[in-house]
Amino acid sequence: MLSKTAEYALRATIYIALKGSEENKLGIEEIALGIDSPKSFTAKILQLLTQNNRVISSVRGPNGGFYLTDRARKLPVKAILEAVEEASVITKCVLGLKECSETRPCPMHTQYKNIKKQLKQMFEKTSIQQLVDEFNKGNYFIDNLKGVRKPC
Amino acid sequence: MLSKTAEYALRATIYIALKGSEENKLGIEEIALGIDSPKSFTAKILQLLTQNNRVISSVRGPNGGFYLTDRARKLPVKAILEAVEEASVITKCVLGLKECSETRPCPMHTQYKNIKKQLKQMFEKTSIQQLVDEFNKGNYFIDNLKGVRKPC
DNA sequence: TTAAAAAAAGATATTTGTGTCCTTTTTTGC
DNA sequence: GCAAAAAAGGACACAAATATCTTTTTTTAA
Ligand code: FES
Ligand code: FES
Repeated sequence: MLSKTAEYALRATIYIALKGSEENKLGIEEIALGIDSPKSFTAKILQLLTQNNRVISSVRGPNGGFYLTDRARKLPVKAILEAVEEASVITKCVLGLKECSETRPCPMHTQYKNIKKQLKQMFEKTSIQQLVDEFNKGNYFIDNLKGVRKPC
Repeated sequence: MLSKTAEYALRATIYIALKGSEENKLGIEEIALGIDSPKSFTAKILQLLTQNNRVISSVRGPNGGFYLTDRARKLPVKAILEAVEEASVITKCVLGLKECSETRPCPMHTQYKNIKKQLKQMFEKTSIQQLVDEFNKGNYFIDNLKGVRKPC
């Protein structure tokens, strides 16, 4: 469905929105640990997301790091996909035709268009903050289980 | 959503089911032309689909080519994805966590699971023949518009 | 039985995605 | 100012996906 790049972009952004703020910026080390992703690769992805402060804001130097502004928190999840150039997932033909259209539909179009519509809705109508809120309801995760957990 | 490999696999299989039969097998040249795909690469993909006659049947030599048995026509579209090892699209976590589960859900899980369910339905409940039937209703396409069409 | 046709198989090339590492720039606090 | 911290940027490495080309095997029909 999505590339590793997009997956890390989504997880990293959620993590930063979740744990960071302008007063408490997060470093790449912590972010990569928090979402189980390769550190340097994630750094590269965050560069894409910080271009023009589109989604993520960053400050260099001591006490620097990444955070999300209130404006950014209101952005749709789609904004993250756009930053990594993968928003086309919500417009493409499932069979890979150059165009997905009603006037020149593929044999799966009728079925797939409903799914695509919901995908579109999900990415366009859900804000980053909504995902944070969802997470904060408890028992949600953005990392992988690592090692063995001690029984309580 | 899907790789080029999967897209070509789907289009090629539909094309063969559509235009071919045991009496009229199709050559790779025609297939690639019919679905707008690179010939040699498509040949490789058809090799995956013909392993053990899983989805596509083939015969070498003069008058040889590709076709679908009646059994194969009844297979779900998912069988094509399985042949190219891409059926995981209907089970994976949208944020790329190792497991998608109710017990360890990501913040998009609640929304995405409905979409995933429909994707699963589409690929599992739709047979190859159903796509052929859909196509045969008319005004469906499996190739790209090429060149300029003369006005009528 | 041989030549031709066609897919299968193998080898290789190219591009893209994923990932790491090193250097540079910016920022801060002393 | 200076040293340290942190992101930004650049260069490189490796793997996977995409694509092409050549050789081999199978099959048919003349
Ligand atoms: S044309 Fe294929 S999904 Fe719309
Ligand atoms: S856990 Fe992420 S989609 Fe189910």
